[in-house]
Amino acid sequence: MAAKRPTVTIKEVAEAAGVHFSTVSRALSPATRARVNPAIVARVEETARRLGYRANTAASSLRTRRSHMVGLVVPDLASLLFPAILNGIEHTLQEQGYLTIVADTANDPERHRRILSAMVERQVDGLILASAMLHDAVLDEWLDGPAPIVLINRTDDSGRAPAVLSDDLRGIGLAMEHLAGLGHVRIGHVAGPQTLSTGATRRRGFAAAGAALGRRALPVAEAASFSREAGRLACAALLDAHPATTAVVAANDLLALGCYDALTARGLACPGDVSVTGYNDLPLMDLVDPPLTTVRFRHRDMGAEAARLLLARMAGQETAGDVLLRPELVLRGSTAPPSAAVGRGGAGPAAGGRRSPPRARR
Amino acid sequence: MAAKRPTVTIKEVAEAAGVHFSTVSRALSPATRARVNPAIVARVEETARRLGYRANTAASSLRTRRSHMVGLVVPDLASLLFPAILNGIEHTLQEQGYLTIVADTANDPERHRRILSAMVERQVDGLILASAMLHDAVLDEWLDGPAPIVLINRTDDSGRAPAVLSDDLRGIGLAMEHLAGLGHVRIGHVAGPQTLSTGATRRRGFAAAGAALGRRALPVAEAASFSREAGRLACAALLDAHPATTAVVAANDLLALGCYDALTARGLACPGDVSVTGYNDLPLMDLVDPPLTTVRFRHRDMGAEAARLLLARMAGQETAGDVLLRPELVLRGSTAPPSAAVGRGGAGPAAGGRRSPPRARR
DNA sequence: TTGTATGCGTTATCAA
DNA sequence: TTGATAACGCATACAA
Repeated sequence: MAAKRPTVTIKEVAEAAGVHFSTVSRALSPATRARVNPAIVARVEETARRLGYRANTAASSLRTRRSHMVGLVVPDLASLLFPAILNGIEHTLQEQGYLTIVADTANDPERHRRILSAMVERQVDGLILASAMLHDAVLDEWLDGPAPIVLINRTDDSGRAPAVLSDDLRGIGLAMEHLAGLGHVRIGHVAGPQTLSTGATRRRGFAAAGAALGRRALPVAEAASFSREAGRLACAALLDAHPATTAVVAANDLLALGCYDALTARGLACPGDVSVTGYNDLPLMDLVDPPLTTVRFRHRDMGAEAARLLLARMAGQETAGDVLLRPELVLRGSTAPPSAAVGRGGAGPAAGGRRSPPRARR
Repeated sequence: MAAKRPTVTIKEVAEAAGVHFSTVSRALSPATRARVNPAIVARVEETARRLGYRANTAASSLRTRRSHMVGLVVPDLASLLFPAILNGIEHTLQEQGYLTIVADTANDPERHRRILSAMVERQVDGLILASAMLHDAVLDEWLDGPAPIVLINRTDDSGRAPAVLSDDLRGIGLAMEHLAGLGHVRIGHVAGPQTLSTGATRRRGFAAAGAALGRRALPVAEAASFSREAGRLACAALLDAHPATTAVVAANDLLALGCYDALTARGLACPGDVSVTGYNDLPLMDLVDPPLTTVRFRHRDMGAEAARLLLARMAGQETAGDVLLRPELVLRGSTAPPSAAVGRGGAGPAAGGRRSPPRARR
C-alpha cells in the first residue's frame, strides 16, 4: 500500500502545509504543541499523516541528547528467569515512550564490555544490567558514564548503582524455617557461584538461618554455575560428605533440578528420602516431578520496578537505595517431613537427631 | 574512574592530535582507515583512547542512514519459545555489529502498530517479526516500508516477506506416524488459533496425515489461544464429543499441557488411557509428568537463520523464499500404545477399532 | 503565535 | 594523503 517513500521530513510537511518547518516541529511535539495555533496544529497533523511523515529520532537525538532508548544487558538470555523480567521492563518502558535494546553477554566480560560500549554509542538514555558480578571491573568502568545504571536481580559490591533484588536473606530464611518446621535437622546447602551476589547472599542467608535455628556449620557445597548439571555435581558432593542429609536448600531452581538428578542417581527419593527446595519459581516448576517447593518473587514486578527506578534516575531524581522484593515460599511436593528410616548410606557420627519425629508445623 | 566526561567528539580528538577532524573521522572508520597515513592513524587512535572518545551513532546514523540496529517484535515475551530464538538472533546480529531492539505486542494490534512505528522512527535497518497474523493489516502497512522485514515462527498470507518457519506439515506428520505406528486409530487434534499460520498449518498437517493413513474427518477441537488453559478447554470439548479418543495431537506444548489437565480432570491417565503429543519442545518438557513426546526444531537456529536472512536483505541481496526448518520427533513418556480397555465413558458408535492390539513399532 | 538562524556530531564531496 | 565545507533532520534561542 504505502509506496516506498523516500523519507519525508518536516520541511516537506511544512511546505505542503504552507508554514515554516519550525512551526511543524513545534506542532508535532507534545511539549510545544500548546504554543501554536490549534488550527495550524490540526492542519500540520493532517498533512503529516497524509504524507506519511515519520520523525527521525537520530536527528532529534542528536539535537536533544535523548534517544528514548534504554539498554538491557543479561548474562544469559535463554535462562527462564529473564522472559518475565524483560516483559516487565519492556512494558513499563514502552508506556513512557522508550524502546529497549537487549543484549546477551553469555557471561563473557569482554563481550560485556563491547555491549556496553555499543549501547552507549547508540546514546541509550539509561542502562539496566542483570549481568553484574560481585567484583565487576567492566561495570565499574561505566558507573560514572553518561548513562544512569540500575542493577537487577544481582548487585555488585561497590554499591554505587541502585539495584532491584529479591530479599534473598529472607527468602532462604523462609525455606529454612519450612524445613525445620517439618522436622529437618540435617540440612545442606547447594550454593551458587560466590562470585555473584545471589550465590553469596543466599549462602549467607543459609548460614544465618541455620544459626537462628541453633545449627551452626551446616554443610555447604558450592556449584560452579547456576545450572542443572552443576547442581547435580554439587549435590552429589554434598551427599558424599554428609550422607545423613535429609534436606537440601538449593540456591536456585536449576540447581534444585540438578539435585533431583543426583538423588535419582543414588536411588534416593524426593521428598521421601531427601527434601529439596529451590529459588525463583521458574515457569513449569509446578509441573516437574516432584513439583518443586521453592521461593518465589514476582519476576515481572522486578522488571517493572527496575524500569521505574531507571526512569526516575533518567529524570534526574535522586533515588533511595536498593529495592528488595519480598519473597514468598511456594509449598509443593518436593518437601516433606524426614522419614524415620535410618542407616541410609552410613549414617554420620552424630546421627542421633535423625530419629526425632517430625515436629509440628508452627 | 572515568570522570563524568562531557562527551568528547572527533573535533576534540582532532585538536588534541593536531589534525583536522575529517582526518580523525577517516582514521577511525575501518572503511576509510586505509586512506590515511598509518602514523597518523596510530596517533589518532591513541588520543581517542586517551580522551575516552565514543562515537555518536545518532550523528553518523543521520548522515549515513544506517543505525546498525534491528527491531525484533514478539507477541508474548514471556512465552518460553522466545528466549532461545532471541538468543540466536541477538548473537548473530551482535557479531555483525548490530544491536537488537525488542518489543512485545502482547497480541494487541494497536500496540503492534505503535511499536513498528517507534522502531522505524529509530531508524532500525531491519525488522524481524514473530508477531505476524495470517491476515495482518498492521504488517501490511509496513511491508513496503523503509526497513526490510523477515518473519519468524509464523508467516502471513501475503507472502510478501520471507519467513523462517518450522516445517509444520512435516512435523505434525511425524507425530501422526508415530501414533499410528503405536496402533492408535482414534486420534484427535487440539488445534491452535486458525488466525495464526502455525495453528492453521498444523491443522492442515493433521488432516493431511490422517488422510494419508486412510483416516478422513478425524476430530478437531480448536483452542482459543496457544495457552495451557485454552488447551484444557479444547481437549475437554474433544473428549466430550469423541470419548473413544485414544490419542491427541496438540498444536503446541502449552496446549498439550492443557490436555494433561483435561485428562486428569476426568480421571484419565496419560499415556495409559490417552496419548498426547506436543509441538516445540519447550524447555523442561523432559521434566514434566509425564515427559512430553513432542516435535522439536532448533529454536536458536531459527533465530540465527532469520538474522542471516535479514542481514542479506539489508545488504540489498535478493533472498529466496521461506526457509523451513526440519523438525524431529522427540519420543518421551506421553505416548504409548492404546490400552485394550474398552467402555471408557460411553464408547462411541464405532468403537470397534479400539480392541485391536498395539501394532508393532515400525 | 510564527519565522529566522544555528548547531548537534558525523560522513562525504571536493580541492589542495 | 589531508583540509575545508556542506549536509543529514530536527529543536530551540531569539527576533519579529
